[in-house]
Formats: sequence, C-alpha cells, structure tokens
Amino acid sequence: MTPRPRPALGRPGATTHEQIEEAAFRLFDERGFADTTVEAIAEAVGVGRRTLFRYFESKNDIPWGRFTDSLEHFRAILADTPPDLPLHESVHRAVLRFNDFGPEAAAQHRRRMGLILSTPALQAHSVLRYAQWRAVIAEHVAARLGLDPGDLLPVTVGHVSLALALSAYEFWLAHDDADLLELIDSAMTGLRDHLR
Amino acid sequence: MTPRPRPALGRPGATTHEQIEEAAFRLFDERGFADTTVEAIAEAVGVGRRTLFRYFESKNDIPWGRFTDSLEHFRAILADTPPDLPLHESVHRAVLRFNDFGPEAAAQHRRRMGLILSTPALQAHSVLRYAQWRAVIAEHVAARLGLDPGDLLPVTVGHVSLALALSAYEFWLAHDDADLLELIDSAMTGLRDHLR
DNA sequence: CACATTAATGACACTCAGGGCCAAAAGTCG
DNA sequence: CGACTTTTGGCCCTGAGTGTCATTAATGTG
Repeated sequence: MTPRPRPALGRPGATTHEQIEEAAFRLFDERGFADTTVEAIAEAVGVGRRTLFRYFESKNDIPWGRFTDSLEHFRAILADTPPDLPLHESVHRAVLRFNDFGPEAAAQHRRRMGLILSTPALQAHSVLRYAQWRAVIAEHVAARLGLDPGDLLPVTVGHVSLALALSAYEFWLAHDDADLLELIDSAMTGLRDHLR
Repeated sequence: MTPRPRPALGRPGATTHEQIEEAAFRLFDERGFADTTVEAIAEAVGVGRRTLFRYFESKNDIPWGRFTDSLEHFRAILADTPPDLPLHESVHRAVLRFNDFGPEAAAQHRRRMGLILSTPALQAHSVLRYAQWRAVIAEHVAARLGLDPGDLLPVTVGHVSLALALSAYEFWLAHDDADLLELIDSAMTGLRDHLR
C-alpha cells in the first residue's frame, strides 16, 4: 500500500514485496501452494532463500501481501464514520467500504482470496490476520459505547462482522457472477431476518 | 469418546490417544506448546516418534483430542431438536447443549481451550476444526429450510453461531468466575440488541 | 507346537519451513 | 578514497511431517 520510503543509506534491497508476490502467485497457479517451495520462489525472484524470509515472515504470509498496512486504512474508515448513525449501521458500512475494491483491483483481489480460502494451510494462517481485523472493530465499538475492547459486546461485534464477511466471500468465490458487496449486505439482512 | 472396538487381530497398539494427550498436556504445561517437541512427547509416552504421528495427524491435533467424534454428537443434538421451535432458537439451544460439559469435565475442557486459544499455532489450526463444526450447522439449517448447504443463509448461520461461541469462550477464559453457557446466551442477546 | 496371517511398531532417511549467525557486497557521505 | 550503514546470501541447525520397510506381537489353523 504505502511505498514506505527507505533511507537511501546502506545496500539497496534486491527485490520488493510486490515482485515476490508476483513470482509466488505465478508458481502457485502452476504447481499449487503446497508444491511450491520457498526455494523455488526465491529462485524465480533471483534472490536467496534467506532473503525472502526478510520480506515475508513465512510462506503463508506471501498471499496476504501488505495486509497490516490495510488495517490502518480500515481504522481510518471506521473513525471517519458519521457518529449520528446507529453503531451497527456504521460498522456495517465500514465493512462494506473496506471491501470495496475498484473493478480493476477486484480481479487480483479475487485471485488472492480464492487462493487463501481454498488452501487449508492459508485458511488456518488467516485467523491471525482476522484477529487483528476484529480487534480494530472491537476497539471502535468499545470506544463508542464506553466499554473495554475485551468486553463481550465489542468482541462479539468483531466476530460477527467477520462471520458475515467470510460468508459473503465464500459464496462470492463460488459464483463468478456474484457481487461481493451485495453479498455482504445480503448476509446481514439474512441474519436479521433469521433472528426474529 | 467412542471406545472404538479394534479387531483383536495383529499386534496391539503400544498406546492410546488418551495416554498421549495426558503426557502432552503435562509437557505443554511445563515448557509451553512451542518448546515441546514431538520427540519429547513420544519419549514421555514411551513410544517412537513415528508411531505418535499415526495416532495424531500433527502436533497441532493433539490438544483437540477426538474432536471428530464429538461432531457426530453435535449432529445428533441438532437432529434431536424439536421441529416446532423457530430455527434460530433451535440452533442456539443446540450450541448451548454442545458446550454443556458437566462440572467435572469443565476443568479439563477449560484447560484444553485455554491452551488452544492462547497458542497462535493452535488458534490457526483450529479453523479447520471450526469449519467442520460450521458445516454441521449449515447442513441442518439447509435441511430445515429446503436450501443447499452452500447457500448464503446456511453458511452465514454457521459462521455467526461460531462467532458467538468464540466470543463467549474468549471472555470465559479471561474470567475465572464466568459461566460459559450464560456467556453464549449473553452474546446472543447482545447481538440481537445491537442489531436493532 | 509350528506356521501362516494380520496389523502395529519403530528405525532410517528424506524434504521443507524457519531462524541464528556472520562475512561479504553495495550503496551514501565526508 | 575511506568510514559508515544496511542488506544480502551462504552455512548450518532444529523440528515437523512422510515414505519405506524390516521387525514384533498378537490371533487362528492344522
């Protein structure tokens, strides 16, 4: 996301996150995630195996790209929310905005999420990312209600928001013609109807 | 859960799932999950490392014990549900019954879940277990509504049920005096209030 | 009792992820 | 050029997980 300006001191990096991501996705497409070794990715990038682990903490982190950066974005979206809106509505809209990629970025996003949600190892790893995402919501809810982020309601809203998003994603990835934002919306209204 | 009667043919097993679980939990308590090698567990049990991997697919699977067996139990609970109850109520009650361990088993259950939810590697791995659990709910919801288990609503109900349960578990584990079932209930009513 | 049958054990060897360590490389600045 | 800074990448180690296979320990049959 952020180009992250490095001080022009010392030896320049041999590659970038984007380059690694690209090479990795190409190999994942060809041989599948499990059958692609980190060594193969490093070789494709033209860099040492050891170096690759300085760009990404683990092989599982590669498909997520710079997710941590996008959490800041999410935090900003939530903060930007009009305070007169009901809390549930403001959280819901924030989730929608967060998942609103343009039509161009949508293809790459679909590829990324398709890989993650169809690969057990990546699905497992993603929880750690989801936890950070949920924490952003919990903090916001807690702040607006004057509660602790660890209290039951903020935590619950975080979990449920994720639940709705994941439900939408799963359906979206299974149906080429589906619209992600509409699905998140449908999941929400579906839940409300279900609960009465 | 089930004693699973083995044909009394061939060489008898050198250990049991329960024995391994016991030894493993003792070591996890002493040194922590990450610092306990599979080899150490095998040695504690008095069995070869290779053999241990025939009882549990991975180190991560050990804390879960015989979870797959308990899924059958969950399926039975859901099937047992009175059909005149509103669907959301019947799912909710099933979740409660599933998590109703007696006062004796509660201690061991807390230990198990405490380990899982406080260890990143186990948290990650648990998604795969949760997915099976969610599928049981989705199937039930789909059957009652005449939908496909992959449709949006069944999937959503599965995800949201898990969301509520996990919220309750997190709070439960952080507060010694809390009651798990009450918390699941509170999470549910909290969500309903939140959504209006 | 000897012997086939069955099924589990455990040793060995291998792959791969991940991380500690450190000398060498490749820039910038004075 | 020489001092300084930062990244690289090679080496080597640990530990999880898997394939293979000879060995072991049980049962059942003649």
